[in-house]
Amino acid sequence: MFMQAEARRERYRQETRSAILGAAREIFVRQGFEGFSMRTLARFVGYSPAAIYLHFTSKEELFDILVEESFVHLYEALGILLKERGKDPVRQLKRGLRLYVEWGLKHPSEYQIAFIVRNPTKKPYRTHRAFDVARALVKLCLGSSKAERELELRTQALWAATHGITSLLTQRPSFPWVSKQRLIDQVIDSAVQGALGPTKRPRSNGKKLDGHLCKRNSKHRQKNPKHHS
Amino acid sequence: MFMQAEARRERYRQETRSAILGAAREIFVRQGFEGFSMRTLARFVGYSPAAIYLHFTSKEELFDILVEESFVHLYEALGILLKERGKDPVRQLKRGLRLYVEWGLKHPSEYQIAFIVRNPTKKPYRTHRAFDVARALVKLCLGSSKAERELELRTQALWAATHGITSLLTQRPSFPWVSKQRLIDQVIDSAVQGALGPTKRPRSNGKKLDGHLCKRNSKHRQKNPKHHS
DNA sequence: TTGACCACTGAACAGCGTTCACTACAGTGA
DNA sequence: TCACTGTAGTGAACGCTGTTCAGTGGTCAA
Repeated sequence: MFMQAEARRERYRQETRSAILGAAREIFVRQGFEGFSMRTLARFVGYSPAAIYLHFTSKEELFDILVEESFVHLYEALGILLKERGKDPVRQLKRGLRLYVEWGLKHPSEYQIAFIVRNPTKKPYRTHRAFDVARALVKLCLGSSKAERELELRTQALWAATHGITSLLTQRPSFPWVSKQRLIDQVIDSAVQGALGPTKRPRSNGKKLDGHLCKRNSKHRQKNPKHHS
Repeated sequence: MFMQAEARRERYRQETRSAILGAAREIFVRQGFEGFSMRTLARFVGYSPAAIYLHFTSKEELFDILVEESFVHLYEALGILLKERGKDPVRQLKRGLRLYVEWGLKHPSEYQIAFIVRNPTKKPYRTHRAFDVARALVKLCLGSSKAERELELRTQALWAATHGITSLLTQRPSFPWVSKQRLIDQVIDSAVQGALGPTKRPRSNGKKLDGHLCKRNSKHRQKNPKHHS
């Protein structure tokens, strides 16, 4: 008779909380990111706008939870990939990247929020888990011969290309794409081939570089390169 | 004494118009896309909010003009590239793509609006001019041997990868990028190499395909490929 | 029965994009 | 010089947004 009431209250709280989240997701899917507002959400679940704030501190927090929830499935799908050891790692890497793109196409609003709309100063979503899987797969492909920094560079480049096609396909569905699937393949194949290719030296500033990565590289850009190799 | 007044009025109109545009651009650069509002703009130029609407029909139209204006410089820079005939076309293509990325990094707010924030149902910006340059450069690299469709596919893939790195670098400047310049090079080099490489067949559905492009490809995706080559 | 706790609400605040009736003024023709 | 016209610009409003907060009604323990 003592904890029972509290437990019931807590259960009820969780229920309304997830009801709100569910409604938010539905509005989200139907109306897109732009068509979403705290007030329409409140109307949808039959509460006053203020009631939402008993469960979520802000619209932003609600978005975060929604997006993180959606990301979980991506992690899981990618995680399975990583565990299938026997297979060709290059094939696995490509499969992983395709999974990523397809996930983005399936959850355009979440993808938009996670990578695009969100204020970049805020803490990023836990995309790094997916990124970790990608890095691990790249390492599997390249062996341990490459330096960590080189591995990181290649993984980031892979991500960039994959994000590019995902972003364009979700944001501009009406563009006259030649063939979405062929395009995805083309982008991924090129990126993977490039990522697994030979190490290139940073573009020269006209001065000889030693074998290490050029630390000045990101600051001093060549403006008028005089000497080409 | 007749046209003079009207001409003066018109000149004055143009002046305030471009003053508003200038102020908008400044707010834009300083506060970013999110920090911009018609009311702050009005305050900035010393007018009432309503006055802005004597020159621009909506916030959206104002954005459009701003973005188009910014794009002009990109067109021009790319156009010059195309006219420099004697040079190595592959080198020119890479230079063009780098110009694109650098333009995006220099105008992050405009890039954000053009490719990201904007409602995709609305008419797109005249990015296609830049896209045309890219296609022409790809054609120059590949010769006339390839089919138009194949050319288009490769150009779109190039764009996707280049957009990807531009988008990520502008939207997530605080991500621990290994080296922005090396990364840009890596993405562009991979994408160009892939774009200029041999034609690949669309991934098989397990059935034999003839030599033509698979038209069913974009609709029927393989879910559980049984036969691997 | 009293008192504490709780989910929830109505009203408000400040800001947004946009509209519209209105004013003040410059230029024109008589 | 005076009345008329066209126009740049305004103030106030509308309906929307995210968010806050004092207040209300109900459930439960003592």
